[in-house]
Amino acid sequence: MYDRIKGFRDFYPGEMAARRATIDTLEDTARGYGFREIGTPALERAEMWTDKSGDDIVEELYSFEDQGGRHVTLTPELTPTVARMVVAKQQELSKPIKWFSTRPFWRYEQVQQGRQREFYQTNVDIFGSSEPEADAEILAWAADALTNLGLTDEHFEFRISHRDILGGVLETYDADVDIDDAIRAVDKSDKLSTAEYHDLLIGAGLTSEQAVEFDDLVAGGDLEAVRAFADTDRVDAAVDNLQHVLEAADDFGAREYCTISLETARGLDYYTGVVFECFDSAGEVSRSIFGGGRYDDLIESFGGQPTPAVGVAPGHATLALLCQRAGVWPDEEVTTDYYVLQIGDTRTEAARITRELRERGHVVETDVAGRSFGSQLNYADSINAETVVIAGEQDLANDEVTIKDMNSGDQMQVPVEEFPGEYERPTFADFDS
RNA sequence: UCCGGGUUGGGGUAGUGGUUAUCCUUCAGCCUUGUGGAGGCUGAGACGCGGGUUCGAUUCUCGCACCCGGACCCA
Repeated sequence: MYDRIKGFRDFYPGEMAARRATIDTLEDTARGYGFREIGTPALERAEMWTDKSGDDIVEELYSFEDQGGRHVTLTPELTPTVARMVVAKQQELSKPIKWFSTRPFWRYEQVQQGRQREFYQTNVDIFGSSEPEADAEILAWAADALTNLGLTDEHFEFRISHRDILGGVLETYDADVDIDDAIRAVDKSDKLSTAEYHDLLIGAGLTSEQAVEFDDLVAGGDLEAVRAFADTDRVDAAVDNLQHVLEAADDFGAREYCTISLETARGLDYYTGVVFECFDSAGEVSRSIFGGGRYDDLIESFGGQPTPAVGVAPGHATLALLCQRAGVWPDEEVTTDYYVLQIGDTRTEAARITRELRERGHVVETDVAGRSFGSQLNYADSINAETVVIAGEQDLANDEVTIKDMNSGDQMQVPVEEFPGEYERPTFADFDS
């Protein structure tokens, strides 16, 4: 026996059926918005991460030197890859660029609830529009995807903010404030006591009075109060932008899921404007389910022309947790439309029926193991067959087959030429007259 | 990297410093080449790995691995 690699998961057919249904919902929703599916490599040059984040990040990458001496890594996220793709064909791609993809990513980090070393995300991005409608469309897709999964506003909320609001307010203080440190403190404030939070703010350069004042202002979430307090063009523009995004989201049907939450900072890296995180309303999934936002500078930093961008990337592990706790996770079972049961030398006729049912697009199994009647029925039960078609020697001797409804156990004999005959999806009920 | 709790057939469990490790379930076959979700019979299948203590370790002990939760981190 070989062990599974820590942090990597197997998905058996039942679990995979539920995942597949979930992925299909996310992707079908994206297709409805005109997002186009892209495919991307599992390996990229490690420099795509080390150049920006420093060599320390190698500790969290699955990186190695390939046979050609290239320093490569299994991709820990999609964004640099799509940025590379956009830059490579910048001139020929019509704007706005709207792409999605579902794929695994890999990070060498500590495994815990909702976090594996191999994890799956559906990335949805728009490049080439700085308009609030683009931000709002991302929010609308996310809201539609979650509601199409069966979730409601009782289950999730989007906490939305704008990067320039925190930064803009902080820069109005005269003190030598380390804005990155202060934003980091805000991002953590949920998990800290008030005193610890204030200590971090003071550590970032605020005075004790300023820390209290800043905390009150941010926690209040009153955009006009923030605007008045800062009274700078930068904060003015950020507040305007956030309000415009929310107005567009209202028209797009996503506003009801959004809560203004200035504590949402979403890390520090490439976000530049609106940022948001999806949270479990019941608070049972403590970490954020997923997040997204605007990253207008990234494409330029990859050597392209300045190109605004906004996107979101739900991770499937935390999404599954949310769905399970909300009671909307699909059944982890395989389903089967028909099992064609053979007894004796009935393969020819059984195969004919099987093929005709499959041509109609159904899921159909028949015996490939030479098993007994009882064993076949037992198997049909185990694969959740809806209907069993018994092609037995005795039935065929009378030019009949037996149709059995596995739910009720009812069965009856029907002429073999009528099965499947003209029926698109014949079941016991069609003959039970 | 750190903290806490775990690890006995595929799943769930009982138990013990000593001869054949308990029960339920599962799986396979048979009773049954004509009936699954009911029964009977037969079979398969486990003490996570390594070291130490001991005449003897699944049991005690140490280390490691893995699992679950959490901290840090979260591109």
